[in-house]
Amino acid sequence: MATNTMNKSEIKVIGVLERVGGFASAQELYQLLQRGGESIGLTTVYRALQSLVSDKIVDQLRREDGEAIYRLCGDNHHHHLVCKQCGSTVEIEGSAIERWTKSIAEEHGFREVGHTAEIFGICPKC
Amino acid sequence: MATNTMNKSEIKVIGVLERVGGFASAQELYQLLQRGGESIGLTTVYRALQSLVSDKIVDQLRREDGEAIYRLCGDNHHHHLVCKQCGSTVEIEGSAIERWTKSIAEEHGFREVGHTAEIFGICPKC
DNA sequence: TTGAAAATGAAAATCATTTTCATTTTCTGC
DNA sequence: GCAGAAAATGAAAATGATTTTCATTTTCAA
Ligand SMILES: [Zn+2]
Ligand SMILES: [Zn+2]
Ligand SMILES: [Zn+2]
Ligand SMILES: [Zn+2]
Repeated sequence: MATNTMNKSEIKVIGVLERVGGFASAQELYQLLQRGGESIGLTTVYRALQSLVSDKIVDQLRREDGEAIYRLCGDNHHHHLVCKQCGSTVEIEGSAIERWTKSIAEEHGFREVGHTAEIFGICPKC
Repeated sequence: MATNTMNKSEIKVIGVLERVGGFASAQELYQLLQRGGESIGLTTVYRALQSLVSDKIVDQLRREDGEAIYRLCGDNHHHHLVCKQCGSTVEIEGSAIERWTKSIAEEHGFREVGHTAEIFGICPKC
């Protein structure tokens, strides 16, 4: 249930995730909190994130390099088109992929479904 | 081009990947090679995998816990539906996503386009 | 044969994440 | 308010995958 209380650290972490408005790693969130003058330890950031993930308030997934990244559930979800040469990025509205995900998952009886999708290539400038 | 030569270690790693027939981590592959009596160091396994990945002979992706896993690139391109609980994996035929990728990329003038897409959730058994 | 280039692997370094543990804060019943 | 229990906190140590260093060995072309 979501009957659990939320402690101070969890509130701070949610706050910074709101400001970020997308994905960020634990280390990044920790830095942002520090810079914002918040007094909070790295360990506590990790613990707050674990707790928020298991309460389904935050989504967790992985960067290419394996680092965990987090975002508030219900942030406006989108994907990216990235240039492998210059790194420039376009945000993609992906309703087609959202439907695809949902239908595949249903077809196989999966629940609590999430997904990742990135497109990469070489941009017109490069 | 794929004109590069392949060294002994890379051949050993390909061999064990063939035997495995699916995904395995670097550490697992190293263990398997050891048990199989092959003399090869962990560092070399990592290096061989890096090289094979960059030559597009091996696919790399991430377990839920962030560990990298590898498998031989099959001729048939597909995606995965993975259970975050038990790790069981379903291979997905993704013509819808292939079209989506292509149309988005064209729309933005990108070339040499690739993509990643994974769906994860909790399987019926779990 | 010989010297340069490539490959190898043990050990050390990195780096995200988790665990430990002693301290501090919050809560509960009186 | 007050004592003691429970929860939260964070510094430091531990963990574990991966990368880097570096000295040694192997390969290969001239
Ligand atoms: Zn570009
Ligand atoms: Zn999506
Ligand atoms: Zn499962
Ligand atoms: Zn595809």
